[in-house]
Amino acid sequence: MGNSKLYKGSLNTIILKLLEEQGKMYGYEITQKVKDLTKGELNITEGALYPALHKLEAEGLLNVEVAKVDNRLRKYYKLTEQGEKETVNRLAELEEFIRSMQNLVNPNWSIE
Amino acid sequence: MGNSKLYKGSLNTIILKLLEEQGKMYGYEITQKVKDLTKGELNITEGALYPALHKLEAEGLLNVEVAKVDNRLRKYYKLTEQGEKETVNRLAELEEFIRSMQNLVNPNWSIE
DNA sequence: TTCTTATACATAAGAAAATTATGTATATTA
DNA sequence: TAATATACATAATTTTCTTATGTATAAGAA
Repeated sequence: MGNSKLYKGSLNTIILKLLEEQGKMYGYEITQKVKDLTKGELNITEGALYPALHKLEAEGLLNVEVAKVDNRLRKYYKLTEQGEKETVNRLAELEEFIRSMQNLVNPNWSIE
Repeated sequence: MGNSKLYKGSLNTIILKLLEEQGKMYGYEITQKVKDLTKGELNITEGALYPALHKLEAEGLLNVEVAKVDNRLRKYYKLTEQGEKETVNRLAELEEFIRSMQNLVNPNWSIE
């Protein structure tokens, strides 16, 4: 495969953010959505995604609802109440991180 | 320390970028510079920094020059010729990554 | 009709890159 | 004189990813 490079530490927050705006999503859908939104720049591998979803569920931030569509299994995830709160925090953290990185890498960029 | 994490994968590029603009720096100086530039947001730990410097040196991207100041050791690092070329590539990659992350996290932000 | 690609889940082995803990040593400040 | 700052380093551990592998169904191409 033609690579990608998902920077470590941001996957969980990306998942939470997508679920926040989409309501509910299943794993495969998340990989496609991220690929779309980043024009192929970020490719979430299954080996990273599924364990991440399971962990977020174990932490009580997501819950699952199994569905069968076209005779194929889908596991829809959505934020729990706690998950919604955490999403706010983690998004703020990630945004702050992005700003810091920008400031380091290219102080000329301005953010609106 | 009330630090914040989350710069995984980008440390090497940050080091290269700083050396590109500063000419030469020693390890401790790098940690302080990053802390300054990010207003305490990013704290590079020694356990991350020194192995990273050693690895970049082993890859031929940096070279070292030992100095003694106030009876204390300093190891000044600077980019090799190869290091200068690599810095351009890695910076472009990191900038692309930052744009992607922004697009995911906050599509409203504009970059100039 | 059969092979490939897409959809959809999962886990195990290994690598990469951090954190945390520890160590040495000198200089400065409270 | 004790604590903090400066300056290096490494080992053990953890986190988080990649790569490889596995199961199964559906759709499309050859």
